[in-house]
Amino acid sequence: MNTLNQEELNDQMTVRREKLKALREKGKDPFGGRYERTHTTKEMIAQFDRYTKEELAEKAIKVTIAGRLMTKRGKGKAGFAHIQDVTGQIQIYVRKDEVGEEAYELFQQTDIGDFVGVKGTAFKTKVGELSVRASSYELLSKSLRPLPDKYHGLKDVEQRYRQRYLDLIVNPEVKDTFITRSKIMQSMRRYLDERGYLEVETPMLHSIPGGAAARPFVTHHNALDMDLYIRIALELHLKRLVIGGLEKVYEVGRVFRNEGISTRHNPEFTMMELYEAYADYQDIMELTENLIAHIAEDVLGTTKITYGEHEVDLAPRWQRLHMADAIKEVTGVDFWKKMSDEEAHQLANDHQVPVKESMSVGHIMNEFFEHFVEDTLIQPTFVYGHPVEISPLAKKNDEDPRFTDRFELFIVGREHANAFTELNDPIDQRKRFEAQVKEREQGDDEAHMMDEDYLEAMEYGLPPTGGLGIGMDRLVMLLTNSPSIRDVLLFPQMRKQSE
RNA sequence: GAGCCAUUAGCUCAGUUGGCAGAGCAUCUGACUUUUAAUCAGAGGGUCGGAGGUUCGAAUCCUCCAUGGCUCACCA
Repeated sequence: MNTLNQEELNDQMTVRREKLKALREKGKDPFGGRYERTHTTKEMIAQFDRYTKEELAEKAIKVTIAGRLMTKRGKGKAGFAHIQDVTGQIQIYVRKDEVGEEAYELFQQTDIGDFVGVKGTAFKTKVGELSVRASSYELLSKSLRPLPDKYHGLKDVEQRYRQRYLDLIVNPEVKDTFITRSKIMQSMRRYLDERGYLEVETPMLHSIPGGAAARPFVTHHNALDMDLYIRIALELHLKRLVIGGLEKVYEVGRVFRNEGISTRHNPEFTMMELYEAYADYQDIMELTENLIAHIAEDVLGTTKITYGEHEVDLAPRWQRLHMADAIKEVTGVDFWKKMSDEEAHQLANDHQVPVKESMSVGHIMNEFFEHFVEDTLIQPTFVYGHPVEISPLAKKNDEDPRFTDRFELFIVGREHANAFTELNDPIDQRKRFEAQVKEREQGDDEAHMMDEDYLEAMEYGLPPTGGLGIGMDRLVMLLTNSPSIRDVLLFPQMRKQSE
């Protein structure tokens, strides 16, 4: 479907506009005002479905409901229809002899997709479906375009993304996914709030993009006449807040990376980053597994989930695996051994791991990990001990300074979180930035820039701190069994439509 | 960025070897006072994603373009 903005009206659109005109000529407003409901459809079912047909007939319970008309089965002097609200659907039964001539004609004129309000009595049909027998029927808002097929829903993937509202109207499982997404966010916030973490908001416009290795979007501030970057991470501002004495902070927010789009990547996505003074990456591991297990239990009622072909148990305690051990286990290659860059390049060559000329041992080790190990980590696994070269903001390990006190969380072969004991030595931090700048000069435009402002903040003293970042979209994918990130983003990034 | 696949009525989809553009739902007209993808009878609705080309003839074959999907690359 390429021509969504058709100027020409098809037959159905014409008919609906004519009906609209006819209503106006009769002095009826086709786009009404507020309407007070007594029940949502779900509340009706929760409260009345337990009664028998006879009990309901006796009780004669009055209800007022509203929603979008989704199906209609007309009869000469009576008809049935289903009305949908955010909680579900309920059937209505409209009889000419009970709503009157005028309202019945309105019912007959109502199109699928129109919003209607119905007052009436709860009852059960012959086959026992809870329904509303209408005593009054009114139009609340006219729909001028036909909805997608009531039975097949909307399948066209492009249209589902571009016109998500249609997807939400006709594909109930899509609505469920986004409701679950909201519950996940809510559950996470509640968990953190209850444990004394302070939710904060930091700028999205940065003069130096930092906190991750990614290409940023660039924009321009006119009044200040300066280029600004849209944030690629939350990290450096949150650590400034820890320097400022806010000991436990977190932020949930959109970050933007000017990279490719795939089933696991969208240019804008949602991160939760958290920092806690006096904690280290081991504490953060415990926090992470408890948090995610709690969310699963809270939202899904279980920690045992299905994702695609995988059965995954999110119950703690999760496996901890040093990156060097993980690589050794899968490939036999031992990065614990001291080796030169040349030796590492030889290993990469021997194992057909594509690497860049400029890479050092740490980079190559990481390539081995991504190439051979990542996909194999199905059950939740903390992989720790990342090489210092690829971890410019993480503290070095006390025993072995080639590695950092950092971990990434892998589930179903996919990175879900990244965390470390924060580097709090400003002298070391400067050296790390300098190394990053060198990589940048060698053509890596994702390497960090020198950030003097952050270094200055660090020089005032960053307490020992543990930090965490969780990709919320991927977590939602995991917990809703969604194969593509687009399934958990209401409006995924799309190309501009052709004319 | 590369490869493969897709694009036909408002929606879901058929369309044979290149030979009149099809169905179901939806819409319209009529019948029908407990239907459940209501049913029955009839009707209307198409730039076959776009532009070229081959051919007596193209939804169908070829080229280019657009959009989307998947895979790969990129994403430390």
